[in-house]
Amino acid sequence: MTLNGLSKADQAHQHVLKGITSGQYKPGDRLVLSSIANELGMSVVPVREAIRRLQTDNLVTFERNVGATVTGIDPIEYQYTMETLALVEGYSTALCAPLVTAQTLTKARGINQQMRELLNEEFAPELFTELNEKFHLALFEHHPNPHILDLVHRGWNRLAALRSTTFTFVPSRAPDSVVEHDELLDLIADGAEFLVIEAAARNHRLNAMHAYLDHHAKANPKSF
Amino acid sequence: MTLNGLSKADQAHQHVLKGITSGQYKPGDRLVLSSIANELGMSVVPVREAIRRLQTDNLVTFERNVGATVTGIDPIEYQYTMETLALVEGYSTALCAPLVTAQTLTKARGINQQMRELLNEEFAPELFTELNEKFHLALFEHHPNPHILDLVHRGWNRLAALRSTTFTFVPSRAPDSVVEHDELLDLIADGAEFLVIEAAARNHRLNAMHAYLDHHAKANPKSF
DNA sequence: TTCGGTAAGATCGTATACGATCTGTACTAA
DNA sequence: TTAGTACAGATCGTATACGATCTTACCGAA
Repeated sequence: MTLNGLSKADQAHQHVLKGITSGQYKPGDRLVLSSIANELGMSVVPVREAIRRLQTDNLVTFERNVGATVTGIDPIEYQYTMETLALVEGYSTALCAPLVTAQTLTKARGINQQMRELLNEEFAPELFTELNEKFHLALFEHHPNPHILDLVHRGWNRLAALRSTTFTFVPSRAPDSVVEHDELLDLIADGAEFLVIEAAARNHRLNAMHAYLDHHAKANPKSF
Repeated sequence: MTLNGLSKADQAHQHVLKGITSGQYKPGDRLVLSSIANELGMSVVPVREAIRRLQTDNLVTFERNVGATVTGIDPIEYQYTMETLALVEGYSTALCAPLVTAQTLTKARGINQQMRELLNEEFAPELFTELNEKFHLALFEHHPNPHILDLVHRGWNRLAALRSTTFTFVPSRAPDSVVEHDELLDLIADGAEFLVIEAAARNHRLNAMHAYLDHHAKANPKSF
């Protein structure tokens, strides 16, 4: 119970969330309440609650009397998520820019350097994506609006669930991304205007989206 | 059951949501599972699920082993919500602008005219707020990104819950709002640039926020 | 008086049980 | 063969029951 201070419902929520973002549960997989309950050694009631919570975040699709499935990968859904993320990340970056300390700036440059080095080796999309989130999270250190920060995290979770991290499908996008990161840091260091930083950060994400969509359009020319 | 095609959990969700947005349940009110279950003639299980869903939307605050309360009114929370709303409403307005038909534009002008007429009579904040949402919703008719539209609705629900609709506390803001609406419509009709429309719509909301915060600072000079 | 502890009431957290609904399959009739 | 039906299995939806936890009020000791 108080083993870790978490209710069983919370445990179930974390378990399934981790399962989805880690790829253990893949898009389209069914999430059967009783099975998960057995896995975790609890009854279905807390599991049910956890699943419904994930539904609110659009991580699972729930059909009455049928069951839950991990929300499927779908270019349209991907586009919705990326656009939303561009919006909230862009604004967050601009909002946090004046609050970024020199120390944080150094840390961010270090992370981006790690990313740059990754480009030379055998490219590892997973690791690259992880560093990418770390980079942006560092810039959001002193976020003045927790609601918006929460939306950023929800977007990231959703992307992880979709497994269509841009870098997985369009690795050629990675070098551009690193360059844009540096540009972003320069703007912040120079104390650029709010709207300038916002536009840069927003476009940073939108560029990734368009790279993926172009890629997808070429791969599936039939689907209009 | 299939009385209306809704599960009991959904019924409970709608009931409590309506109770909160309508003001029947006021901020700080306790939401006791068993009481609500009795009211609705069902067991606590569906009610519990409904409450947890509302928690995800920050409409209720849930404390372990203690219970749920309607999220309280708090200038900080208000600020968070308004800022988030400014962000998503502003972007939505710009995104939808090219899709707004002449017919919709006329409808929006009609709604704004109703609002203008309200200014002369005994001012009714509730009605004014309702028309205000109708106005903006009309502009979002063909919203290309349902995720973002969803965020707008969540923000509206939250504001309704907080009952600190700006117009209730700062009625003097209402005339400015009507003027800004007209300016917004002109921009849309003229096919103004994306960023111009976005900035106008965003500031429209932010102005309301600042009007309230100024008002509050004057009323409570001690709490900085 | 005041502090600490204990017991009672209220409420939540979860397990279990069972009815409701969906899905797929096998069987029958045309 | 094929369409339709009926049955069985799987899974969800909800009610009920009970243990866990919090809050409060009361009481005794310093």
